Amino acid sequence: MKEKFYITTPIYYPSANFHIGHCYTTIIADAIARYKRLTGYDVYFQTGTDEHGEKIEKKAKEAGVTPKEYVDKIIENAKDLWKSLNISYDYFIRTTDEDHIRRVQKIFKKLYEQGDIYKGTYEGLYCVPCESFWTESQLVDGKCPDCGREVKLVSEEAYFFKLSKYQDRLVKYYEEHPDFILPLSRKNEMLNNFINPGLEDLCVSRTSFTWGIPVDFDSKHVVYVWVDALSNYITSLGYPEDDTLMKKYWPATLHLVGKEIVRFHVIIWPCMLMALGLPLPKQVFGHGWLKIDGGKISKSLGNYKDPREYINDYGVDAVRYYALREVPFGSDGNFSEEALISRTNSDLANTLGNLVNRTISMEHKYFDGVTKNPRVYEEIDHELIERVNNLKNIVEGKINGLKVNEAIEEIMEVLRSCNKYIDESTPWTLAKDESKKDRLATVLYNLLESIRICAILLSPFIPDTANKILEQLNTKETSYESVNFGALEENLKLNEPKILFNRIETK
RNA sequence: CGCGGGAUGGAGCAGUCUGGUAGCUCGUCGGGCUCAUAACCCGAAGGUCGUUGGUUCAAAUCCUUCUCCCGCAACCA
Repeated sequence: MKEKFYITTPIYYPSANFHIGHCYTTIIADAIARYKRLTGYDVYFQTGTDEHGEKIEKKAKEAGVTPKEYVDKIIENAKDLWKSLNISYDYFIRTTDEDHIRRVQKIFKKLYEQGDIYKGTYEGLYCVPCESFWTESQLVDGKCPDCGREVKLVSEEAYFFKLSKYQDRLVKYYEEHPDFILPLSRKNEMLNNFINPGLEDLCVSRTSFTWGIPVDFDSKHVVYVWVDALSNYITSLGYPEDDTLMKKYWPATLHLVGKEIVRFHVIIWPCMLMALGLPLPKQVFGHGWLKIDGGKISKSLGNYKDPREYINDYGVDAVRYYALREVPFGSDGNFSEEALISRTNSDLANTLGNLVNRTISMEHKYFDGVTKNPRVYEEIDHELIERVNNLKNIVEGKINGLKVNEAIEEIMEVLRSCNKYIDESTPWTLAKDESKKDRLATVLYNLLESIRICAILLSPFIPDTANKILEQLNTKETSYESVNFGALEENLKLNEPKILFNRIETK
């Protein structure tokens, strides 16, 4: 029986086409999902879109289409983007799916009937022109921080979820599961800012707009984002109608989210699950952001290109590699086209691509492309072999700690030491001496085997490139189990070397 | 005093928990090599570790003052 691994991205808000930030989250999730599949897990990887709400309603109106028409177009675009990024999701949920809508209504009703949702009055300071509610502390001189006009106290009938009721149990869960929230600093943020001051009950319905899931027992109201969007992680598994997939995959192993929505995933979502009597997710990872020139990616500033432009110009694996390699665990990282180019050239073209190319070329030049392993070892070989053999465990440890960038860096380190090994073993000199033929064959075998292992370990991150390498090696040993030095076949006829990454020339 | 994170050679980062020769990648310069994609390998230059004061035999690291940057503050990945 394979161990289960249920990983999710957030469901993104499709008010505009997706940018490199959405790609960043999704690429990380994909890399982890692929890695877990490679290492033998039964993976369920879900992404999707959160399509309701006032903003979409407004956007659609501006565009002169229905909200559904508006989001349909963006979802089509998103799915195409995920395809071009090789995102291997198992399920794409849309909150406008019939199944989801029906199930959310059932969840809402269940919570209402058991008393966890109650009807009350929402009071807030409202700026009419901006159509926004503000808290006291957000006001500037008592006026709307956006437009500077007067705000007025309005009240509307609304349903509330008893968040406060679950506060103690939530804190206890944090204490008993120290790895629930990563990185740790985010947990402190949550405790200090929201939980310790005391949780307030949460407004979970709206009457001010209609683009949402209707509350089926009170048609004036639509279900507000919390219950609608967060439930996606279980409605997609059939909850509450069918427990087959729920039994198999729930609780989620990892919710991967951006740091700005950690709060919802570690406070509201667990409390909702407790109310439903369901187990809580094992881990929530709030990753940092990709910044553009040090600032936020901003839809209103429009300071970004369609990610497809980068994919078209530099290749899908260059983009994936950059996203995975550049940003340290939990911190923000910068995105720029120059950095993307520099990273691609130095790591992918020079270190990896050139290594593969020069090694396979030599095998062809000296042995007609046929592998042999006479095992004529020298001191430096053992060092290399040991390094390569240790790599599997090192990478596994890094990925389990969600340190994807470090996992990749470890692999690059080994590739660099392969380049060094070539210089130290000087195959071109060995080739001039017939008596060193077996030594030469051994050196090349060691290199090809190191490359094969690195390619397999890189396959979750840059799948196309890994495949190209394994194809050039013409090996059948591509499984995770084969990641043991010496598994590469002998008398294997390699395919012709092909350039993996062209160096990107900048003007 | 709202909360949290950050400031380390030209760029991006590690090191700080547990004090002891400041490290890595990129860039620059010099050398080597010729299997390879002007690539690869070796070497060098370049840092008073944001600021103030303190603890200590010894501080990037611990305590303290201040400055600046970023994020959060009830749905921006």
